[in-house]
Amino acid sequence: MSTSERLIESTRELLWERGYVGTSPKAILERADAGQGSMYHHFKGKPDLALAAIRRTAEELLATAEAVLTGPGTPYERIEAYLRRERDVLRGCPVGRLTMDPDIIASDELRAPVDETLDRIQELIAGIVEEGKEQGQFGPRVNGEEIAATVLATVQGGYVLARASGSPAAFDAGVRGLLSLLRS
Amino acid sequence: MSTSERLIESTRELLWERGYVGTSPKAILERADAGQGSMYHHFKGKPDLALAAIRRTAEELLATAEAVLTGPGTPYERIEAYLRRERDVLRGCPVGRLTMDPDIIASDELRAPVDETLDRIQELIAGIVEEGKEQGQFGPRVNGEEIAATVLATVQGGYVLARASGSPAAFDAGVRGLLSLLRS
DNA sequence: GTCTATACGATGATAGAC
DNA sequence: GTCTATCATCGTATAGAC
Repeated sequence: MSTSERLIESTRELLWERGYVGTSPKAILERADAGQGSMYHHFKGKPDLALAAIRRTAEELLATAEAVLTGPGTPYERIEAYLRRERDVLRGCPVGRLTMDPDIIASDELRAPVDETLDRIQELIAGIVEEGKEQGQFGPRVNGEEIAATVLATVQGGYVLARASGSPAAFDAGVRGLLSLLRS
Repeated sequence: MSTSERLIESTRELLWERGYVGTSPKAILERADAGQGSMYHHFKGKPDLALAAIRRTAEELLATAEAVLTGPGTPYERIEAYLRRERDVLRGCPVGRLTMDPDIIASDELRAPVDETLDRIQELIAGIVEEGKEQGQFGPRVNGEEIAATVLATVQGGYVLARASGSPAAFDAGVRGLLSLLRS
């Protein structure tokens, strides 16, 4: 792997583990086994490197979500597959966690990939819910966009509950609760 | 207000705005208009002061939630009141946001108030759901603890979606979606 | 492309005067 | 109780040699 690649990958890991504010160039360089000069040769600085890392993480997350949501099965089954897909729950969402970072929120450029990714997933889910409505699988009075927001929020909030308690149980409980409501 | 009080209040504000990692003693002292000596006289250091601040914020949040959840109305209405209660959505949850802070999660002492608060609110909601089941307001097949986790997760995740998009709209959409499911 | 040297403010804390 | 040194280390970046 090239030095530039190692820098991006190390940054992705650290952003996931410690967030933007908690990630220093020094820590990135150590993990990537690179020197100061390399980083400032390939990137303009910490924000520039972080942007590259965030973009890649966002793309990867969207691809994973798309794969599950556009897979086989009824609308309910596809949403269930999304909710139950394998996750490293205690690590949290590598994209969603960035929204708690003040420096990310303060920068439109750094926030953009986060916003776009979550928005795109929400649209996908909304479409699936509308599909399910037409098929009579969901009640006619539910709103696709709203349910999509609920589904996404349950996942993002599930990470919060799990990390608070130090156990994935709360995440799973939230998902089961939502699925029980979607079924009834 | 005493110096010690000002230190705690300033820390609470900064923890909410910037998290634990993003909050420096210097920033606290400036906001509290206090000197270095004062802080280290009243508290053992940054973690000790943060613990005092987090405990107070956690207590306050629990009191607010309890007030709404034990208020008047049917079970559904009380959960609706909790979900729709006035919030400064874009600021996020002062307690939940701490779960994204690596140093909070790494310390059982700092994490404890966060865990206990969310857990207590979840128990309250779970009891209300069970009450609603007995009254036939909710289907007999829903589980109180699971629905409580879903409610809490929708709120916590709603903050994430709102901050990602820079608008409270997604939070409100998630809440409306959940309420529509609870009604049907 | 990568390395070392250098810079300067911030971080988190201690010591001792008042 | 509060203030002002003082400290070692970290954070972020630039300059210039190789």
